[in-house]
Amino acid sequence: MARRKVTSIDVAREAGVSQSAVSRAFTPGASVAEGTREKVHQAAVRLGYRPNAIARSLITRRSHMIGMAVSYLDNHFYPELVQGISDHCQKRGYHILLFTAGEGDAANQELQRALDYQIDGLVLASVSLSSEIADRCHAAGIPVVMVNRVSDAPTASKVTGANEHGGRTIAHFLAKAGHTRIAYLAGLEETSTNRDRETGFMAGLAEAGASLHARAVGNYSAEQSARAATEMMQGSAPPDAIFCANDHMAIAVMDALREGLDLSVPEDVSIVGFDNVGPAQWPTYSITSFSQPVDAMIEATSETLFEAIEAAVEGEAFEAEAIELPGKLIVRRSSRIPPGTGDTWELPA
Amino acid sequence: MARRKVTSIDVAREAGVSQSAVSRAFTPGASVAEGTREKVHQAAVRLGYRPNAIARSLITRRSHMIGMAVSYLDNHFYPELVQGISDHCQKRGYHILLFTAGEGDAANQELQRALDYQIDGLVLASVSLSSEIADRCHAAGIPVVMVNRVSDAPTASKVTGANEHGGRTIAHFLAKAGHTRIAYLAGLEETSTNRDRETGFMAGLAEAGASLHARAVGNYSAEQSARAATEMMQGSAPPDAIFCANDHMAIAVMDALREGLDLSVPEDVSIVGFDNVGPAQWPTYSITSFSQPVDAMIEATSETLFEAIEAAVEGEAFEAEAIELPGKLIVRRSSRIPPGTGDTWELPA
DNA sequence: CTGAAAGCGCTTACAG
DNA sequence: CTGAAAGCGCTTACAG
Repeated sequence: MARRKVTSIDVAREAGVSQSAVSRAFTPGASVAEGTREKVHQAAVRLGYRPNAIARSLITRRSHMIGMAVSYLDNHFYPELVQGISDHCQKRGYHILLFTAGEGDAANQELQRALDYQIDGLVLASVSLSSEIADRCHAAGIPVVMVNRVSDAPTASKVTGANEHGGRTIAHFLAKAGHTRIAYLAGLEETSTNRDRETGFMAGLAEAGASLHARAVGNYSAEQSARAATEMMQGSAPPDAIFCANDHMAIAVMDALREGLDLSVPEDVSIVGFDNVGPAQWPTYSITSFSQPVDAMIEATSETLFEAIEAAVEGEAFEAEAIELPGKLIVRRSSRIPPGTGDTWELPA
Repeated sequence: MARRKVTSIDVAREAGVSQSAVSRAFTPGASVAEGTREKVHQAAVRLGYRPNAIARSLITRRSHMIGMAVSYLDNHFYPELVQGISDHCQKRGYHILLFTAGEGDAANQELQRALDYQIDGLVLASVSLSSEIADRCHAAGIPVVMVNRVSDAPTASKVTGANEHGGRTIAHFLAKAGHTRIAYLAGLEETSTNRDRETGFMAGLAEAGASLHARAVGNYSAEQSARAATEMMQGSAPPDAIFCANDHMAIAVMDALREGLDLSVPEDVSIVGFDNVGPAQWPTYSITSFSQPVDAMIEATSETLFEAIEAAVEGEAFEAEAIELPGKLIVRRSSRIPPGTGDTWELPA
């Protein structure tokens, strides 16, 4: 069973050339005669040879692997992100080394491992970075891009949706539609998405002369959200609108209220979400949601990453960028609607 | 910007030991004095050293990377699989090198690349394997496990749900509930899941003395399924039940029929799906579905893979296994129900 | 327990 | 255009 792998030396012997020639034949742009390259390729096919990417990585110091850490694949937003970014990477000859990790210490250990693999770049989605790891990456010249989750690591690039503006828009929208008991269902408290959406939401309420009627925490979990919303609605002063910090929670809430409590949405309570993920668009839910432009976020992440990688290759410094991509409030049937509203709603200037 | 990376030689100098000693200090079970190990670790921390996994892979001929190919991350079944298998791998010190690929040629090229990276094993989910790649893996001693998608490559292991039995069960269930115009909405024709589910379904219909009333193709795509189901129901002889080859299609069909055509499920037509994914369980859909045990499939895939990898390490041959995991028909509200049925329904013995 | 040395499979100056 | 040689950063017999 110890089949020795075919190496460039075997191919060299078979083709009657030097080992260097074999290497060159497999290196685009290397200086080889066309005939030599042809001879080598034929010998390679005969022997079933393919260059060993690990050995190549060791000598070139470029692994062509991008580390990607992700933690909540059950929120449909993230699989979309993973698939999109992976597709972009593959188009450029890079591959994703995946790290599934929760928050905190375990996540950090896994990220450390990613570095051991000499990844050329690191994408963090739904995971935030300890500044220790951020510094390590920076010291090693490895660009880091955080998507949809941000930390204050100054050397990491950031790609986000318009979290604060979105929260603010939703507050105005709910107030305008005549709601008077507006609640917020928070995601994970320590995440930047939750913090920014809530900050914007609170500012918007204040601007609209409204105040927060109730607040509960769903921690971006379907179960916890269903429970929290049920309690809210069963309390003595149920809200007439709930802004859920993401669609994943909004869906769970709608299910819990409609099926569990036999309430109607939006007649009994308006539900608004954030992300505009696929399921939010399904007619059965039809959730009013502030959109995050997944495709644009994928694009921006890939561009930022590869620009920085190329800069690193050239030995140039790369600047961390912070890109905020615009979204808009997509108005659907899960919420009461201010008169005269179209498919989307914008803050008056 | 050309920061030289810290290597074991730097650490050796700092700790006043040989480079071999550094290596041993980072190798569990290697023969080093405790004091030496301590000294080395401290020097390593001072210098920010971590062993280069690429260099280690080259010499040990084990990359500790598992290739995983997946194509339809929008079907929620697959993200669950990816996350579960990745978690198992990480627990054992392995990591997933991800390949997102469609069917056919592009997929094969990407798989070829996976091999270039000297992966220790390969998991294929929703992707089937050309026998050429299968042979290459086998020749290289790389175990392959196909999950939820099977090809006739004899050297690859297979983990599936009870596709044929599930299809058969659904046929009997629909007949027993009194349906007389039973339709099948096919997934991708060339996939083993579609083939096996349909084969079982047709056999079951025949056994129940029923025949297929209509057949359409949804190709496992939400859009195509919605369109196909809409056409079916608008035809001159609409079905009174549709078995959709997976839940992803069943959801799209329910949305299209309820929202697009204003039909009621199951009053106007029963819908049955396959997989029992999360969204099928959401109260709003509440889809009768033949379950695939995701967790058991994750477990079986990981076990099979690591057994084979360990065998390969020991130089032993590993046998390809074919594991079929049982499922059951979870009865919910999307279908008419035979009298006296509980939460699940089984074929009479 | 420890160090010197060979070697994993490549790429890439260097000299011709 | 081509080959011989050094070297990427490790692990692991081998000898002590």
